[in-house]
Amino acid sequence: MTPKQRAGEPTPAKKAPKSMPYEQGAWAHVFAPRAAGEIRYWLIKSEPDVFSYEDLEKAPKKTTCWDSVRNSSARNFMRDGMKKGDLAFYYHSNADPSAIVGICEIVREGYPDPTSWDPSHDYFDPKSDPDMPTWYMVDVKAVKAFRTPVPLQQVKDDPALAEMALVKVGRLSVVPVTPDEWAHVCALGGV
DNA sequence: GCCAACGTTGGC
DNA sequence: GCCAACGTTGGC
Repeated sequence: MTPKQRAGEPTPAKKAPKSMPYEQGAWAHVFAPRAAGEIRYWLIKSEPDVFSYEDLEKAPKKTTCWDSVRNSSARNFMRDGMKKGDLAFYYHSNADPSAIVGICEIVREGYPDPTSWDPSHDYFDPKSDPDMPTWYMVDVKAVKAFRTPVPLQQVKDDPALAEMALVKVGRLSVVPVTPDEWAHVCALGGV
């Protein structure tokens, strides 16, 4: 399934839904067709106590599957937005301080998350069926740690980053990053 | 630990 | 379809 394509602006006659999924509103463009060779940018969050950027660097092939995401907007970004070769910031949430700490690459595109139909798993979802999976994941590989982590406060204080989805939408664990934001944050991080 | 900002659920 | 109750994320 692909996300509904939104041709142009919402019809004025139709009242906008109370809560429009992010992927159909301001960030619909991240699902649009790409120019040849175009790379898109993302940000993924993980609590360092659970799985840190260092853990990713130490993992076999520096790669892991990004499983257990149980939010439909985050799922759609992974399933329908991310393509192999895309890059993502690695963000430590619930950390001291919470910060963007490194870069990883999408090395496998969206595929069903088997933890969702494993009854012994913490994030088991009885409504997810292997024949019609509800939840998807991607594989990510560590590329480069920031020389200087960029704390959330620094992002919030920087006018160039005021529109980052990270600050505009607090609780979403997978969000898009614009090319300008990407370049700016990379410079701050010393990479 | 508190709570704001959501998303989801379920009664009606 | 509405909306109140509840659950989750994650900053502080």
